[in-house]
Amino acid sequence: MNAESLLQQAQLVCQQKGARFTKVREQVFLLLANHHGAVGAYDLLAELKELEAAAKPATIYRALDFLSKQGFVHKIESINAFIMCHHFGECNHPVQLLICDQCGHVEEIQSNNFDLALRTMAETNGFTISHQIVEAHGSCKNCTNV
Amino acid sequence: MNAESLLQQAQLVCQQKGARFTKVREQVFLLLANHHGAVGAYDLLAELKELEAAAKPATIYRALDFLSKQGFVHKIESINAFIMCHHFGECNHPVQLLICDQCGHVEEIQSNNFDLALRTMAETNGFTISHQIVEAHGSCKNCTNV
DNA sequence: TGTCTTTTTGCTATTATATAACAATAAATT
DNA sequence: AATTTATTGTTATATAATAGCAAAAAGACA
Repeated sequence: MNAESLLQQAQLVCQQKGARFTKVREQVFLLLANHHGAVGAYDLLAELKELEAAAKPATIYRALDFLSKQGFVHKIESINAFIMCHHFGECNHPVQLLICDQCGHVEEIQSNNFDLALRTMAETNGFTISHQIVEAHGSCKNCTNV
Repeated sequence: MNAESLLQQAQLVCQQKGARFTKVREQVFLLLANHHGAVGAYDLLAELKELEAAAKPATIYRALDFLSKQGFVHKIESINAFIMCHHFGECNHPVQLLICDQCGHVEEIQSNNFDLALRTMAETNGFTISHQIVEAHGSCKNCTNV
């Protein structure tokens, strides 16, 4: 899915929800959409500065915060980076990430079974999950076969 | 399990592996063992400074690095904190953490099934896992019933 | 034991990541 | 138009983690 059509989809979602998809937010969205892998907030800031010289850390973090809340973007906790979600229109299931430590590629998968397994296991412990982080590091298909 | 017996167990493991369980490392180990929940590196540093006034960030991070490598301690990526592992003697399976956002309690569980499920799912995508991070946030038994 | 090598520590500085606080502006509401 | 609410600009600061290099300690070995 290319950046433009992702943007259109996001605009639609925002319209439906009454969320304000402002200029900065769109700019950051597009920067992320044009990245193949994950990006750090400060790398993103450097890119944004080419469009908006006055951008500051808060600018980026606020935009990322908004985009995360809409489900357009995921934060990868184990590497402090952010990545565009390519399925935000379809559903809002928790996500599992496969992070290749060789090439940096991040694959996003969504398994309802897996989600359920974790949720059930938590409930056995009397625990109610509000948000789950599943990040597997290792070697992707390409990098394993090299 | 109390701090002293955990320490003894850790000493044994180090002896067997030929790892050097130095003074600083033991001090940090004990500080962690006496904590009920997770602790940030700088909080830990503040505590360590009461014993070793000259301690610096690197002191703590090196100790934590060592303790993690031995499997004595887990880093919680989503809150940048560290927690003593109470099962390091038994096995070295990947771990799932239940983190209560109300009271800060962290429950460590080890499900082989879960590990296997994730591993299998990854393999379906041609991905080989070397390290996995599973952190569920939510509300623990006590906090849910309040 | 004395020498060499490796590991660990001490220390200073710096890098990286993220948020607080408050005024200014823009948009939505009435 | 006036008021309220959400967003942005700006400065400063908090929080987390590592780099680099010299000194010291421990282990290896003739």
